Amino acid sequence: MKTNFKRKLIIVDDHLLFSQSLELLIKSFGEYDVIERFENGKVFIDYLEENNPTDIDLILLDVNMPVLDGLSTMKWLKDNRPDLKVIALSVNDDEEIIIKMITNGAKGYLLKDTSPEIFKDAIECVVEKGFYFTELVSGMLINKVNNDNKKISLKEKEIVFIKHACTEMTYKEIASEMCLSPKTIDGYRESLFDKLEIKTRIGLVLYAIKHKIVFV
Amino acid sequence: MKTNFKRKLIIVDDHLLFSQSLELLIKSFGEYDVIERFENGKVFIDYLEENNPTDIDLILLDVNMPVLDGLSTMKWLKDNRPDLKVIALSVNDDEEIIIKMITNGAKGYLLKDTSPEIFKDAIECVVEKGFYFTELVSGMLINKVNNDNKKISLKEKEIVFIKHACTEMTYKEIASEMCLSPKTIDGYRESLFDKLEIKTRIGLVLYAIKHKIVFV
DNA sequence: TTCAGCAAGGGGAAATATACCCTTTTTTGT
DNA sequence: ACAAAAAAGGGTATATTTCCCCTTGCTGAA
Repeated sequence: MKTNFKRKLIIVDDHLLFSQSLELLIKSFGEYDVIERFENGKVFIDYLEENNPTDIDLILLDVNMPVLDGLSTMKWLKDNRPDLKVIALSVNDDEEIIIKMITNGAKGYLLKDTSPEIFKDAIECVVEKGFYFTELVSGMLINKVNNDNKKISLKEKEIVFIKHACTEMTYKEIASEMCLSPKTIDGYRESLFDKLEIKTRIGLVLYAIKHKIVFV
Repeated sequence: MKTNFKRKLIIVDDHLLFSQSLELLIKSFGEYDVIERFENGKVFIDYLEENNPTDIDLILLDVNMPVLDGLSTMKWLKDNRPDLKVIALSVNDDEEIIIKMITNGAKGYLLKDTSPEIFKDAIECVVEKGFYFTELVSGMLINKVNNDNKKISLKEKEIVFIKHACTEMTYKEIASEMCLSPKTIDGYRESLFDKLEIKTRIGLVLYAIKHKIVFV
């Protein structure tokens, strides 16, 4: 007669092999039930909107998913269901994305190479105390607040220009493509070189790829 | 009294959460036992060399791992234990790596978003019939043999030059870095532009990143 | 053995493209 | 109405791209 007191979990992950396996692992802990699984943020949000469930104890949210990814899902949750507790799961330790998930309300961020023991701790901790941050994550948070003053923000036109700069077009061609004078383009270029502390178009391309402005 | 006839599997994957969960899933199929789990190719090979096991029915090998990755492990197996059957598991469908895993002896290649049902089929199929290829993989094999004639091969010097070209150095600087005349560098550049069908240094950078000659 | 052929390394020169600096006009927000 | 951006222009110095030619050394076939 103890089954009614199990915590209710939801898994959102496109790797079916993983999510279905993880369900078994979580159930083996004995204290949790996986009540639903979804393969991307879209179908998960659809479910939330249709059913408006109020008895969910924890969401395990994958970061890299097709259709609607973890970050977009997290942003939606922040606006629409801030009551739901989320632990983000991911294979990558990219600082940018970790910070964004946390600032959008994730209560924890675990890498998929975490041991099951720590995983169990994290689930318990978030359900009971409300959050769980590994050293990796807290380190990044500290690093972030220290460097936050020198943040770089790019305007929409600049982004468009950068994308074109990552092709074999000349600046002249880019100018006509964007319906601007080559001199304006030159202005964009110069201000970006300045902002991003680079000296050549090659540097711009490398920056764009590193910061996922363009994809290769 | 049926436990002795279960097939013996080994999982090699650095994502502990995944491998431990997957073990539960596989056991739930009823016909298989996961006799060992390893978190990278190195410790797996160490185990093989020490124990020389002969009763392994199947290896589930992750492609992206630290220390020694799936491809290197596969190459070792091809040379040292070609009797072992391997299904490669990965999140990415990069043609290059799939082809290499297959040509190095993997009997199957599954993406981690495969459904557990197909996964079960694949395991059975490889254990019984010796191989299992999804449409994705066979499509790539066909595509490969068709395009194999127009393969591009780069010389060592060219690779070095490309790596330098993916920095903010000028060609002159690259020349002095490589202890060659700027004119020789210019020759490399021109022949590469020709071979790779590109027209600018930007194109070279994009090519290099796409083909993993440099990393960002 | 000799010689054609080819690849690697280097050269001249001209046409474009990039990068930098500084000024002027146009638009915009308040 | 006015200051701040955004857009555009002038001028100049390098860097890059393109084309065509030269040497040297090696290799394979006659």
